[in-house]
Amino acid sequence: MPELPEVEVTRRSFADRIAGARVLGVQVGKPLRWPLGCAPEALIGQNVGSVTRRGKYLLLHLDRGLLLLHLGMSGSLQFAPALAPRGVHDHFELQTSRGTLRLHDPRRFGAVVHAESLADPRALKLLGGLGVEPLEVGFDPVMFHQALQQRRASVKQVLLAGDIVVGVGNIYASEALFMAGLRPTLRADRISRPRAVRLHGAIVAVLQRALALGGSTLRDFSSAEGQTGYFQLDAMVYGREGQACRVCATPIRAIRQGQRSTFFCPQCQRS
DNA sequence: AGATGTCCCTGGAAGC
DNA sequence: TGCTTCCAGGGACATC
Repeated sequence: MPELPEVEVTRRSFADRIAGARVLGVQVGKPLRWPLGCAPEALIGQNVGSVTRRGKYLLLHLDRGLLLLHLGMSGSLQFAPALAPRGVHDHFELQTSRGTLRLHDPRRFGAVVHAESLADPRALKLLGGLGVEPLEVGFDPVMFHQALQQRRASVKQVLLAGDIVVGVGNIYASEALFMAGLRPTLRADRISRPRAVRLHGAIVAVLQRALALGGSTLRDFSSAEGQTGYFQLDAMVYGREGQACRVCATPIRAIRQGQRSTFFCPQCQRS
């Protein structure tokens, strides 16, 4: 499922190619998570500028306003001069002078939302509560520790909440906690500063590594060019219940936290 | 206000 | 074989 690395890989795969394109047509399939928020025809004739990312949202900057794209858990984007005819799971399509951008999303947890600007209430609702970007300088170890001190929920759930740091989804939360040697059930406010610093480093390292490898293909991820990622070859704990820990050979355990599966090594993650 | 539970959706796997 | 049930998960929202 697309987490920050996958979304960033997707962005990089088409941002330069779509920049400067003019919107020629819009096709809409079944409803996605939220309504588009404008008439599809209102987008026609506008030019696409830059494509940026905030957390797991892609921001397509247009002449007037922007499109917020979210891939949900099963979404992927394609961008090519010519695409095959739309399939049953292709729910949004932006036809431009440089090619067609298409959202393929079988489970329809994804979204395409139009906002007039970043100050638009619709944009603020989606982006306003997001935490800092983990791969930017604003993600500071000491501030991270201070933020964790304010929270009594388990560290895994605090990471997933995304209001301290964005982009860490279910896969990379388990992986980062393994790398940091921390038990996922540990209360966030009980994490010492050295451990918080370690977790900070682990989050950055896990995300950067996944990004360098082209994202995860644990489900059905591929970039807008159709390239698949390789992170799955690398997972230390995610999806490995009962298998031997790659470090100490102890069987990996699976638990549920907040309706989500969590994987950890009971030996390597003792604190 | 922070923590927790619910819901949205479909395809694939598991169970009977 | 063919049905039903369960599960995956991001994140807004409701509830405590």
